[in-house]
Amino acid sequence: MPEILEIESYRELAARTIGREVRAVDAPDAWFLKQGLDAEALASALIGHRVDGARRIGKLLLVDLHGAPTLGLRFGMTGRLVVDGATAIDALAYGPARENPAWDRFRLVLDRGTLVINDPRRLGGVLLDPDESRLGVDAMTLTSAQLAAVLERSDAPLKAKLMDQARIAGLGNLLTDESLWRAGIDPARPAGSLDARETEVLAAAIRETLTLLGTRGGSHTGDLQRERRRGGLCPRDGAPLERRTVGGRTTYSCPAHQH
DNA sequence: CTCGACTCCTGTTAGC
DNA sequence: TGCTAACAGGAGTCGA
Repeated sequence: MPEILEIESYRELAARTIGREVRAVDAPDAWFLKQGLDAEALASALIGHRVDGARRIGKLLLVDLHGAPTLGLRFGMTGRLVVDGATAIDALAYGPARENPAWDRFRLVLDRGTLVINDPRRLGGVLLDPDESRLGVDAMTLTSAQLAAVLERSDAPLKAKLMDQARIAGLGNLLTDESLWRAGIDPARPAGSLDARETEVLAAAIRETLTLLGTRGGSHTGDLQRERRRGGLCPRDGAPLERRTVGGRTTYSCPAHQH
């Protein structure tokens, strides 16, 4: 599913539209428009304005327009960005193999080309002038000091804290499981129970995971991912992986080396 | 404020 | 073979 790595590639794709002017807004799915937005309000806010830039905070893609409110795009679990008919990534874990035009939930018609969100399961959405202050520090620039501040004095499961977008923006279920597996830390540990050394190991594992999986092509390319199924074995030591619900999410971890 | 439970969505897949 | 029910997770809401 789209996590920070996929959204980063969406950002690069969206940057192709810089300098183009919005000519029309096609929002056939009212449910996809969030925070009381409707198609008319969106059209009147955006039409006639040029794209100034494409930014990203965590899993939120921001399209800045000249003289207009910033457009916020969220992709949920199965959303893809399509610019001028091209996608940024070929495969999405848990997503359908092929695209169906019926799943186009939002479309910007530009003076040259189009920007489209295709989302089968409709868990993404479109925002106008989103509150960027609600998102925590971006996972790509997370330092161990920032991680320590997020985790300290919390009894919540470590995994829940790592996935809390208000504290750390960008990590989803797959990247979190992969990072914890690499760090050798149990996802269910109380967040505040990590000592300084473990916090540094985890911060390094998150950095390493983002860098490595970024070059491999996405959040679904982790070593743990291949065994992320019932009966899967730990790629590191061959132990049967444990499957649990932690922080409300299906979680795979290795009881032999994650403590 | 913190935390967990619940809810939304629908294509895919496991199982009868 | 054909059907049903469970499953997947990002994000918002609500109540203790």
